[in-house]
Amino acid sequence: MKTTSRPDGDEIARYNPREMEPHWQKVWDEQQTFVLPQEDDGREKFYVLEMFPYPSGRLHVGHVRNYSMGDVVARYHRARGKAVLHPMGWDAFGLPAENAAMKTGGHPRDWTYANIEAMRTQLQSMGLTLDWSREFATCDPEYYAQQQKLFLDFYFAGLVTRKKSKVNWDPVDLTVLANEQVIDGRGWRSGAVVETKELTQWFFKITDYAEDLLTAIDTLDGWPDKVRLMQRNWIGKSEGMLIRWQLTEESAPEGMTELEVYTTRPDTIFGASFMAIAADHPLAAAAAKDNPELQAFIEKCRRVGTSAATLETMEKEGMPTGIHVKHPFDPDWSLPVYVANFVLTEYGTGAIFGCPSGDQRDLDFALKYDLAHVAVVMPEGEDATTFAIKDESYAGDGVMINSSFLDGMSSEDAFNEVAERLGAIEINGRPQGVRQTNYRLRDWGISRQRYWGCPVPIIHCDNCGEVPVPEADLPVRLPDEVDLSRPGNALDHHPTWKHVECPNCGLAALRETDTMDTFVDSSWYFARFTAPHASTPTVPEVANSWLPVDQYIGGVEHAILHLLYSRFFTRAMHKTGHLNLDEPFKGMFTQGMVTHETYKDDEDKWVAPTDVHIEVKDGARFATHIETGRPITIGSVEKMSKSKLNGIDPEDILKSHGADAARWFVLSDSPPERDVEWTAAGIEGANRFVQRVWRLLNEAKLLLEGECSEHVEMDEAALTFRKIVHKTAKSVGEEIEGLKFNRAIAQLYELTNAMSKFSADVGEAPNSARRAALREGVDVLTICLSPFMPHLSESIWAMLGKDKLVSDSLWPVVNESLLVEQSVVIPVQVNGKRRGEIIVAKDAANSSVEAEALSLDNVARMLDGKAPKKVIVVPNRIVNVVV
RNA sequence: GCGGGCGUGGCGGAACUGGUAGACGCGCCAGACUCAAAAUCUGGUUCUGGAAACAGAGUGUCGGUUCGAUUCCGACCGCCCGCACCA
Repeated sequence: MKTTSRPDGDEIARYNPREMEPHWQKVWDEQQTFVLPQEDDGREKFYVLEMFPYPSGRLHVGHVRNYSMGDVVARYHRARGKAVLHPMGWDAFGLPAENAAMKTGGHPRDWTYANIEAMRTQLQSMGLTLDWSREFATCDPEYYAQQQKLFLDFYFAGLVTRKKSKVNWDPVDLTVLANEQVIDGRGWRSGAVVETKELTQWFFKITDYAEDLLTAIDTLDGWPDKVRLMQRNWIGKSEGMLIRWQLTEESAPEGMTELEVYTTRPDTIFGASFMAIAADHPLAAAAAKDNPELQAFIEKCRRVGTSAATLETMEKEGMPTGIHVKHPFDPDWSLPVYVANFVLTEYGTGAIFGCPSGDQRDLDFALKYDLAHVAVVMPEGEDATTFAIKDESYAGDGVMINSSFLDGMSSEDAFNEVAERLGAIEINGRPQGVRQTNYRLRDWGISRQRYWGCPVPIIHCDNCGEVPVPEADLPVRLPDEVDLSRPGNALDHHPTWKHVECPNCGLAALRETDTMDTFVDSSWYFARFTAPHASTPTVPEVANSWLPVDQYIGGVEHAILHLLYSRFFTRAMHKTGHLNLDEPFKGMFTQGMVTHETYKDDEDKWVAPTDVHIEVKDGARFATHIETGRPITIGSVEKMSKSKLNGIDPEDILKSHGADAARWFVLSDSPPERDVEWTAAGIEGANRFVQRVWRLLNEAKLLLEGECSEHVEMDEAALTFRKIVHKTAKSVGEEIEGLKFNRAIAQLYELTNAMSKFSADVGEAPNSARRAALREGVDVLTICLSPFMPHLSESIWAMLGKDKLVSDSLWPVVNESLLVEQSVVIPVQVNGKRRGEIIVAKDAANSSVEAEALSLDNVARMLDGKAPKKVIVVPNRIVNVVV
């Protein structure tokens, strides 16, 4: 059937998103469609949140994907009759604003707010269901004032502490560097060799909650397993022992008598061959006093930086200190103490005993420095007389060997035996060894020596010490005038800002010049959205009525830190009376990245996709530069990045193809948790579908002019179509609830295909039963499409003559009786290989199914007259004949 | 280094709790419409052999469990992400 023109000969006008999308956005805005009523109207509440963006100034395709997902969820739950909270704000403090200000001479605030304006406009053009009346930026004084209140409440609750920690220090720019700003051991801007420096810093005592944060992970069943596992590993609980090793008298530096180590494997104590301490361990400093060579080595270790990844991937090196320790179970056995660059100061005691046979790193170290490596744990089933460790360690459990009184025990028994014996030995008035539970998790250092962040509301007074800023004096505002051109901390060298009177004694005092980590800002914004303009951090009864967030969506890169900090913050806010729950996010979803092909020209320089022309010849793709016509090499598909120029600007897409096509495309094909590759063909395909649906439903409308009957069952074609319609309504809803957007979209394609065919049937024989089925299908398709393509759906809804918005319409009611099938198609296998299929009544008796299967020509031929060895019948599923 | 993930046609992917591998989309091929093209519509499309019926192979590699494995187990290979001051 021809479907491109109307019966009266007029072409159906193409759908024009450039015209219709702004129109519907205006209608939603005017009708305040997505603004939540102030009063609780009794509807079930649902809180959808996407991680708020950093206002870089331009929307990224990753944002488009993230917010499209959230919006589908939000629109779906609205259609389910719920009151949906779907807010948006800006994670607006942070380094890029300062960097931009330094580069251009402007002010971080101006740069940030201008970016927010630009990005809000871009976001609004996506047609999201956001309630903009709740918008805020974390750099708004109204927001950070509340954050300072929270800081002080945490302070009074004993959740804040001040202690020393190490930072990367740039001696030229006089600034602390982030790990990503340290490139090959040098500062990114100055190029100076980076030093490790100790600073006194503010910390939140997240370790107080280590055990609770760990055990509560079990309750987070709306989170991806991989995120839960990553959090568990990050907290890193281990059961081990603290063991104190006595220094030999002749080697001990003055005033020192012992070395305390933490180990999770006390059972391997007889396999110890050396002790390793971190470069800044006190014993290392003492040993280096008269040892310039060791001093130089310690210096070298200090220059590596603070990044764990760097520390652990670099060449493992050590140097003997000349100090020796005595083995606890053999006074004649002494072991050398090394300074080693792979021992982390901040974990355990900053010292370990090396057991080369049980740890690959220790073994590599022992082989390098020619130290002993005796096997002490043997896997079950090996022979003790021949088992040895050569260049591969064995870290598993097993049977103890070469271990004196532990020989023959299991690792677990040996652990207990050592714990018991060392617990019974007293040195310096304390047991030599005690059991200790350790966590890898460290306290959260929140101090930043930067201007563009939330000031820590503390005053330092020579008389009174640390004085919290009184609540009446909050917020501690950032000074408007700032000189970022000088090296160092701009707040610290501001001429007046830090000089204040002590609120306690009135004498001259100094403000804290540290500002807070931007992770603090993002650790409670989800709670603030529930009462964004309140004069307290939260309005507890309102916050408690909305929280936890029902569905949180964001990048997997935040799977550990941001989520863990938010979980801590929620507990701390519970303790200080701002909330009455512990877990902020009931449902969590981590989306994949958006990737794109990379291109390089004949000079090996990166080329942006917009400058590349691609042609297909004989199935192969060739690329040339649009301007120069020179050849381009098509490279691998990678995460969009500035350096590789393979990013796509969503604004171009939104302007050319429209928001609906962009939303549809980023959600089709790839499962949302996986990476999606942006392709020109993909967005064009989405665009075609927009046009196809518009055309199809316009034609359908013409077919619907006439009488409709409710007696759809009278007509075979109508009934078949109705079944598909109801099946789609049901499964699209289920797929959205499970966040399987790609599968929902596949279902919608199938319904569209079915409707094309059925429209032809209606055109040929337009009886009233068919018209009724088509009318129902048209409504269902439009509503089911509306979470994905809201503008198009509104346009169709209006074209159909509906009197309200599709955004205010309810999800179709599924007629379950239409979903029950009377017969099933069952594949028949012979020896696990499909040889045919049979159609049988649903829930038919196994014996009749078996008989039916065996009578198939194909099966009979394979049997060759013999009886089958076995026939497996899985009801309604499969038959397998074993020959 | 440690931790986490991923691997299925030409491409993106689907396959619920171990039960028809390749839904749906893109691309490609053929046909219809057209003077022609675009757009649109219809049909086909895992690979090999065959006109077809059909047969064989097939979910990164090797091995195991099972009547039956993309799915479970073991070993390996490749790619990607996080590692505490980027957000």
